Amino acid sequence: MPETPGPAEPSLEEQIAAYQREFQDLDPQVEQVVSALSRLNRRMNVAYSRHTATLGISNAEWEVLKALVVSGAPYRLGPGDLAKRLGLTPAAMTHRIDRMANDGLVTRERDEANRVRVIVELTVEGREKWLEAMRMASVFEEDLLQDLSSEERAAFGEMLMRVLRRVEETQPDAGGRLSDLD
Amino acid sequence: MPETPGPAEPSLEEQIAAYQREFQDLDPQVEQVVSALSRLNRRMNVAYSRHTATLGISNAEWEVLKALVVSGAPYRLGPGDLAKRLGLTPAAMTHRIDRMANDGLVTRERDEANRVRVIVELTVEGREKWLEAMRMASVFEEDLLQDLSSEERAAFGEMLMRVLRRVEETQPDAGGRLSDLD
DNA sequence: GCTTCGAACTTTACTATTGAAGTCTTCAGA
DNA sequence: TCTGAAGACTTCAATAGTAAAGTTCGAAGC
Repeated sequence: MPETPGPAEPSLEEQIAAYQREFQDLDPQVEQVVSALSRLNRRMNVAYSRHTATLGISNAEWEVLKALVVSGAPYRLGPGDLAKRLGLTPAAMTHRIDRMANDGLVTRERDEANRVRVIVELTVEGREKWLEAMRMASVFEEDLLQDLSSEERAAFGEMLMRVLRRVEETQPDAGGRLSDLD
Repeated sequence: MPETPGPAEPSLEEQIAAYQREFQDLDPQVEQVVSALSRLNRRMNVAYSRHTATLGISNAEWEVLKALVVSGAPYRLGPGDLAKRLGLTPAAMTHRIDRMANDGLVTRERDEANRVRVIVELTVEGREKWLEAMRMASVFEEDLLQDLSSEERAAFGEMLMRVLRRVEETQPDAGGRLSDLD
């Protein structure tokens, strides 16, 4: 039997202990919260990727579908708006829309009222993909919080919102690139 | 004055309301938790990027520094181990190490005891970069949780750990790619 | 009514990551 | 010892992202 199959990812406890060893004035409580947040998010994204992969789309495409659905009927947004919402450059958005239009998830057409603008619209197929992804996600998310009572979920959500508010107040943001959509 | 400066990112409340409108059997409480988690993580990564940028490194490079520091003295790991820990392919790791060795953050040498292996070792400069990044991060993180009392932080961390444990139990993971390190 | 400015998107060049194929080393069996 | 298989990285071709330059259209002055 293999003693250690190779140094895999250290546990959160090990990781925090290592940071404390290397950096004295670290608040272990703060670090535990932050590290758990980050690792949890990573695990969740891996799970979402599995979901979307079974539908033949990528997480990146799912994000675009989500943004369009959230915008509400008639599910239309310009590439620039989409880019802002997803935290991408306009150039990246252009390419992503290329691919998605190619796959029939959205249509792209010029806005005849103002021909500088472009309108990206969700197709029926795109909406159905979103719905299937959403179904899988909601089952997964419900399972995720299974060990928290309803009261705990409420307290958890409330604290998350408080921290989120704090970061949005203190970080002007300036249209941040990076990372995944909610 | 501009009525709306352009549809920016919708607030979490708006977003959740939109999901409920489009997808009836969605638990708003669950969705609030999940969306807040995801958005918070995004904001945090934007902030970390600002920190690392001022040090002249990227978040990607910082992740490698963190993994090496967490491994403890003498701060050595193989490219394969690093790739596992960061959730990257070995190929990506090869390139990342190229760049970092070029920048003097790590050294790369063949393991003379087993010449198939390669040893990546943190340099003094790399360790200092890590330390500076860590200082900035710890200030930011302390500020992030400012609105939570010590009791709340403990409860928050405990719930995060419970959810994390849940996802790690139910998702076999199989060495997930994707996303950022803790 | 030109002309210039700015906005919205696209194009281009470059960088980072992936998956698959390739290389080199070690180890176990014939 | 030779040979074959497996492991650890690297190389290669293709994909997706960024930053900056380029296009095109609309609007505001002169």
